[in-house]
Amino acid sequence: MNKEEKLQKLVDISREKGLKLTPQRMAIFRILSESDKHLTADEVYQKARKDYPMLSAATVYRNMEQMVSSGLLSNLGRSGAAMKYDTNLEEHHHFICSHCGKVYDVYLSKVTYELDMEKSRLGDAKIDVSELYLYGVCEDCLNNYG
Amino acid sequence: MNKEEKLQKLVDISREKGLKLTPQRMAIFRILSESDKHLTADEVYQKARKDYPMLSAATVYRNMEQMVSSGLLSNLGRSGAAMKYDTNLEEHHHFICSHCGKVYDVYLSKVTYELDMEKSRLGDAKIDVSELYLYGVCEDCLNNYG
DNA sequence: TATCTTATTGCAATTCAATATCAAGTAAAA
DNA sequence: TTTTACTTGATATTGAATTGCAATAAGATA
Ligand SMILES: [Zn+2]
Ligand SMILES: [Zn+2]
Ligand SMILES: [Zn+2]
Ligand SMILES: [Zn+2]
Repeated sequence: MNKEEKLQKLVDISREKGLKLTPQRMAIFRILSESDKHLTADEVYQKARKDYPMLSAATVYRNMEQMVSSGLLSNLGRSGAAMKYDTNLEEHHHFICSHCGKVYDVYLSKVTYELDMEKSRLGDAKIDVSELYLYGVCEDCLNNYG
Repeated sequence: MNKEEKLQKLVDISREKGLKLTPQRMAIFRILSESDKHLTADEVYQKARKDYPMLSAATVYRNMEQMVSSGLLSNLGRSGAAMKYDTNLEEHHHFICSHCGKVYDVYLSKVTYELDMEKSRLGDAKIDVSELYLYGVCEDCLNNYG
């Protein structure tokens, strides 16, 4: 899905939900769809401010959360760090470098596991989704710090 | 590992690392080792305050983080929620109820997956650990809210 | 185009978890 | 008992995110 298609989706969903397409909202989404990284609300805010000096941080936070609810963004949160957002809606998982903290998208297939029902006291819980996080040291850090 | 063994480990590791066994530290650890739930620093603080009215919250935060570094506690953080701690050091994963937010320990074996090296731009990254989170609706919520 | 409705914005104040600072206190070794 | 390094409590501060509200403006309607 390229930038134009993503932007069209923003337009469609906004119409569908009776949301208004403000310049602020479009700037925020454009920044995210033009980046291939996972950005925090503050990073988006800092970038958007260059074009919109009077933009409020609250607007950025509000919009990005709303875009997640609308299915326009996926998000990835870890405690201690700010929530990260991106427009990559493909099913994917994440690799997190323990050294530099950078997050990499990884594409995993055939994720399987066996659940020990005896030890796990889940009863009849309904399991919907599983998220797998890989931790390690990224290539950059391996090269630079051994 | 029962309570006594856990407490002995606290004593051993403290000696080993030149840490002092203060009453506050022992109270904090005792509360955690007597609970079978994942507690937040504030929950531990509230419980400990009943016996130690002049205990400071900072002491609880400090100690619990220190216990993680010392290998006495495991912790589980999700953005937006306070860090949760417990004395369960067995290798385990977590099930999180999307409805009530409660966290359940689950024991998984044979966790496997296939990594798409083409799409995942990890290069020669060294992968150490994988953490699997299961999401769904817990038994309690299923019973109470359909 | 002018008007209306209501989503949205900007701002400031606020929440909440967590951390930093530092003087005073104390566990444990010598 | 003395010494010393680790800890504590109180308070201030940080950082991320949220909230309340009056003012604004997008998009529908006439
Ligand atoms: Zn790295
Ligand atoms: Zn991602
Ligand atoms: Zn539940
Ligand atoms: Zn656990």
